[in-house]
Amino acid sequence: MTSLSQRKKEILRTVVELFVKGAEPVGSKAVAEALGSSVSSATIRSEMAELESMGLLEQPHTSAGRIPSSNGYRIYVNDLMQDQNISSDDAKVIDSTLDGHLTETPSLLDKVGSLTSRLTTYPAYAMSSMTGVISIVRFDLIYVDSSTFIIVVLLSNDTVKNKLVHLTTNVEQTMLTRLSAVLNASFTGIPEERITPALITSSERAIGDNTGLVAVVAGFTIELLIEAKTVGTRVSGAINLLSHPEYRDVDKAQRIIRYLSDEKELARLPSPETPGEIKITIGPENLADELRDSSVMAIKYDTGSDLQGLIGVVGPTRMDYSKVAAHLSYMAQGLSWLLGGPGSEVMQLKASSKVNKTGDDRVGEE
Amino acid sequence: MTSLSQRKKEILRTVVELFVKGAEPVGSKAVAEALGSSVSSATIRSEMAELESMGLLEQPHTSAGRIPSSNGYRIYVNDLMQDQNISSDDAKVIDSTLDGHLTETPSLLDKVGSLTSRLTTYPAYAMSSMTGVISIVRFDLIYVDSSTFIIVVLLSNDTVKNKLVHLTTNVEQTMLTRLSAVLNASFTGIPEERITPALITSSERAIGDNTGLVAVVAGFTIELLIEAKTVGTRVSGAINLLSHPEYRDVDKAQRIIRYLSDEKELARLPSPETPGEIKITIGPENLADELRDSSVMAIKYDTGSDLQGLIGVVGPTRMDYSKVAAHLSYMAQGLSWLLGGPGSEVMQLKASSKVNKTGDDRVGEE
DNA sequence: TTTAGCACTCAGAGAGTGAGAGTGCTAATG
DNA sequence: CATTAGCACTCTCACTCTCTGAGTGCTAAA
Repeated sequence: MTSLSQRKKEILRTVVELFVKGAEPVGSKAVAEALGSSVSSATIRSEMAELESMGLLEQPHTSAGRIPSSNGYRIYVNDLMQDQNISSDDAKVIDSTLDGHLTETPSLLDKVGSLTSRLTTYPAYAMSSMTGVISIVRFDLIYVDSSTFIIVVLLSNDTVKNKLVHLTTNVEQTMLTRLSAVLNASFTGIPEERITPALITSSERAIGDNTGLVAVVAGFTIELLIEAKTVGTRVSGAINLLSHPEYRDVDKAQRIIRYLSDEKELARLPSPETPGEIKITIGPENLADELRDSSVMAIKYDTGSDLQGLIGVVGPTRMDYSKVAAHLSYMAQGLSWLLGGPGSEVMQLKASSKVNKTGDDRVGEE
Repeated sequence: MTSLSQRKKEILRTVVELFVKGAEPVGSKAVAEALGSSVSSATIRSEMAELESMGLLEQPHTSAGRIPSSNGYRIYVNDLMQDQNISSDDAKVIDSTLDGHLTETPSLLDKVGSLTSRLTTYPAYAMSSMTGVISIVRFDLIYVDSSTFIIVVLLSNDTVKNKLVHLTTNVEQTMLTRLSAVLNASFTGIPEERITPALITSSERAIGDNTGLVAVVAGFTIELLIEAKTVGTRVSGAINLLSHPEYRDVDKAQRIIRYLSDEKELARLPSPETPGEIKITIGPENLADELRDSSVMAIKYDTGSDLQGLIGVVGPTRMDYSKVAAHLSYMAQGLSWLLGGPGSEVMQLKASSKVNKTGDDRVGEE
């Protein structure tokens, strides 16, 4: 790719920015004005004609202005886009939302997604997934009454799961104590796939259980291990698509929204390599047909433990890349801080924030 | 209201049904054909004119056919609508979905909502809320290591909540034992609003704690009580609105979808009195302006414990009331059964189903 | 009471028109 | 040689007008 003259760069940048703002093809006169009339529209015109022949601009029809091609956007995003800070209002909103009651991952994803969507005006998705293998660190069985007990399991990713079990038969405190000793001996430290019927049977023998209690606990355990690994995904503000003129066509909007509500498809969306990095795919760079004339921006954030989160935004290729980038960065930074990514160390107790139902939390007292 | 002749009833019913199907004003000829040509279109014409003067039909414009007025729909729904069974395919889908891994309330609401929406082709909402006051039944503090412990709380609505706490200071097993004794003595059985700073201070004195441990535990407790009471709401398939011609106008669709994403508004939607009953509000019967030309159908289901669930559907007044009613009934029945409503008694253990992360579960062994 | 016939109404599709925006080209200018 | 003003040209969009067809209400006959 031959490099562009400074003036061509400015013109390309101007065209992108005006088009992002106005959603209408940009004419030479508008560009000339935006550039402060240092050159006339005729000059711009010939420059734009060259940019078009280089494949960076295109013309919807002869008598219209120019719009950026996807290559044009690509160059804009790589070289011409200027870093932007989010407004202090938006920062406040993000801060206060993150600072609120983030009691569990699904609801956190929800909030992050819907906030991102609201602030960017594009549909957003948020997902978090396990990296690494989960095993059980310890079991506890809490005796409630003769027909009721609670299973509490601490997992290797520092989350705790529990379940209340009502029996139609009776249990005794001593039985539970014995059972939990056996479980702690044989079920902890091993990955999920090694909790087999054979293991369960042998545990049952070890404890002399013929009531199926071990099976109940084991069944629950397997299920929650699967659940703990499961990727949580939320899509928010899909409806925002409709506000953008490129999706006025209801069918088109519907196709994309349906696409977004398919978790499997979402998981396949491009994802940045490292936390903090923003991955942008523009128009035809997207593999999915549905996104051929849309763009996707995504950022990763680190949550300490073994969880890794992703926030993404889907919009028209005319999306406001620089604004969205600023929002994503700010949001991801806040999340990494909140959830204790690598840089965050032990956190201070802050009234009623950072409490986490099933998750990890660090609390300090002076 | 003067009662209608049998023929007028048939005509009204036909108009509603044809209009529901075709989304276009229904002319006298179409009605005559649908009625098997037992009378001519001219006769139908004069009947329809009378139905119009009675306020049950209306004419969008002079040269168009008739559409039902909201009063017309009301009569249809009250008197003329015939019970319908859902297709066996749909029944299968519902059964298998409900039968799957319903591990927690939010995800259950999610599934129920999106399934309802998919089958009915209208946006659906599902919510569940607490009835009654929640208090704490018991505390357990599980010692993990010198800087880590788990808080486990059993609530009066038979749910269990937990949290993993990392400290920057050390704790000992004995301290936790003492603490849990004090907490069980002073915090259990009382409603949330009585957990005051004074109570916390006095507990701290009782135990000789100056590390803030009690405050941490109390803070968490208050938070989770609030959380446990919180109404969970999910809206699914909002995008389905766009498939119906009355919402081709993007702005209109957007207004309604925004309305639906406001939990507070949803909570205000009409709700049936008793489980199993379906509440229908048609067009202007809705208090909310946004729903003035839409209809809402909702059904309650019972979940045993103190939870009560609601499934609702929003659509055009031209909605297929009878089909939606069938779906809602089937769904609600399945849920009541699954979640152990009044009629379900203790359930049998079924491999890996009905496991419930934070909730209640009944397990039986022979 | 029902029906056939007929004049009437009106929305919506299609064709035609004019205005306006923007272009590319050419010739003049510094 | 780069830049600019001028100009003819192109094409979309909004608007108007016309025509068609569906459906009606009324009237008179069965």
